[in-house]
Parts: sequence; C-alpha cells; structure tokens
Amino acid sequence: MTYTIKEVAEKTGLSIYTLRFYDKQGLLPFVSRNSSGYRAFTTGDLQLLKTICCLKDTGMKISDIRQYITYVMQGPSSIPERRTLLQAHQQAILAKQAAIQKNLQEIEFKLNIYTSPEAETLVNQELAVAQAEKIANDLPNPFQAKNA
Amino acid sequence: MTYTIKEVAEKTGLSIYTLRFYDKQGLLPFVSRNSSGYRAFTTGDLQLLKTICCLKDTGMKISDIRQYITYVMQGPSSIPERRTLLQAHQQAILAKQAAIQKNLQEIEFKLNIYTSPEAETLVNQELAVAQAEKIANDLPNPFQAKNA
DNA sequence: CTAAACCCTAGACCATACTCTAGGGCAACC
DNA sequence: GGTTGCCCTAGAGTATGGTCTAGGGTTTAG
Repeated sequence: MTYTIKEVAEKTGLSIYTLRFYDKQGLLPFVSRNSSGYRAFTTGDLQLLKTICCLKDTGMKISDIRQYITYVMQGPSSIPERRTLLQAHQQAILAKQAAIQKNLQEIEFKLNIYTSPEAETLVNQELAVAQAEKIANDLPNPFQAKNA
Repeated sequence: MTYTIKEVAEKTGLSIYTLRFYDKQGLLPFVSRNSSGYRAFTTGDLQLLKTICCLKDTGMKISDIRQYITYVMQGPSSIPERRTLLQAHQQAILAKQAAIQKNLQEIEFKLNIYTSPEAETLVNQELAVAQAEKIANDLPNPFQAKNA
C-alpha cells in the first residue's frame, strides 16, 4: 500500500503544490516513483514527512531541512551530524520561545491598560505627553486633531 | 532632544533601510520631520516603535501592525478596536506557542534516539523497515547502498 | 568653501516559500 | 475509444519583508 500525492496532501495539510515544491527542493529524496513516474509515498515516507513538517513549523529553513534529510539518507554514519543539527535547532527554538514569552507579556500589559476602566484617561495622558514632546521640539503634531 | 534615523537603528537593532521601509508601509505616521525633511524621533516615538517590534517579533503582519498604529493615531476612541486586535493576536501567539511546544517534544524525542547508546541500532532498524517497505511495493530503493 | 558624513526619495532588486499555468501522459469507467 | 480525473515537469507568478542603488540635499569640521 502506497499513497498518492493527493492523499498525502490531505493527510498532512500541505498542498500538492507544496509537496512537489519540497521534492524539487530536495526534501523528499526518499519518495520513490512507480512505473508511471508517479510519486508513491510509503508509510515510512509519511513518517519522515512528518519530521519535515515538524522542523518547518518550528522555523527551520528549507536548506537546513534538506541538510538533515541528506544526513538521514546517508544512514547511521551521520548520526553525530544529525544530533548536532537538531541540538542547534532546539536551542534556536528555545531562544525564540523565550523572546516570544517576553513580548507576550508586553502585549498583556497593553491589554490590561485597554481593558481597565481608566483606559481612556491613561491613553489620553500618553497622547498628551507625546504631543507635548512634538511641540517642545518644534515639530508638527502628527496626531489627529481632536475637534470638539 | 530627538533622535536621527541612524541613532534609532542602533537603539532598536533595525536597519536604517527597515525603518524607512516601515515608514513607507505606513507604520510610522507618528514620526515628524524637522525643517530639513529629516525624520526626528522623539522618546515617545521610540516607545511606539518598540511596540511595533513587539508585534512584529511575535509574527504580526505589517498590514495588521499598520491597522493597530492607525487606531493609535485616532486617539482614545479606538480603544475597543485596539483591544480586539491585540486579543486576537494574543490568542494567535498562544496557539503558535502550543504548536511549537509539541514540535519541540518531537525533536527532543529524536534527539534522545540520536544520543542513546543504541542510536546506531535503532537508526539501522528504521532504515531496514523503510527499505523493506519500498521493496514490498515494487519500488526502487532510494536509500544509499551500503558497501561493505 | 569644500569634504565627509549624514539625510532624503523613488524605485530596482533579493530571498524565501510557496502557488499556479501550460502542456502533456496515465488510468478507469462507460 | 473517449471523457474524466488524476499524475507529471518546467517555469512563470505572487506575497512578504526587507535591502540596496542612484541621484540629490544638509550639516559640520577643517
């Protein structure tokens, strides 16, 4: 039993275009062709494709995924290289997660302001300070004029 | 006291090109120009720019950041819209964080295999299964021939 | 007053990751 | 045996987010 490209697209959520694009980019050297030249995905292929999606969804570039897949195609001799590559990626993900966490807190802080009962007062204060700063520096006021 | 574009680039880590690009994209309507037509960034502008970076670094698209900034320029009347926009973004970030967390676990699982003393055995087993599957389906074996 | 070091705009160019079109072959049913 | 639906490749096109160049003005120190 093998799967057609259409079936794999449905299973993975990737488009047929994307699957063919990945193949062109050298991400799918493990997918064999049948006698008609059609791609025939085995369940093992699906497993590897899942790994590719995992790397892609965590922000790995196609060129690096290709490197990883190349290692896999080389067999067990490339285990140290695979480990190095994945560890580097793991560190990159952790760093990004931490950065996002910090930014998330900033956003929560903003949301707290916007949700508070004094939201309007606080926002007006900020605006007044910003406008005063423009004037103090002899600059045009870019904020919307408030017509009474 | 205002800052030149170069100083802001140094402070934010964005390139001068990127700052001008953001301005072109309508992300910096709050930055005024001095009498020579040069951008003059106030400290309030830096604060807003920091918010822009926060949104960008958490994956918000430029068009959505522009929408947010447009709301800010409108003053306190747009507080409900700002809140809606930021809440949606917050949810998007949380969902992405959760997805990354799952993928991270997959990567850790792979790394455990590659780090274990039986790594070679396990990888060889996987490879053997994959190759058997190709043969069982009358497909060419795409894996590297192992020369003894 | 001039050279170095800035600033500006418009618009071309680039990288990444798709997405689609054109042109053509294979498979399965009526 | 023809129509429908799926498969293929090559290559053009798109979206996003920058990055850089050309041509030209400003500011500052010698």
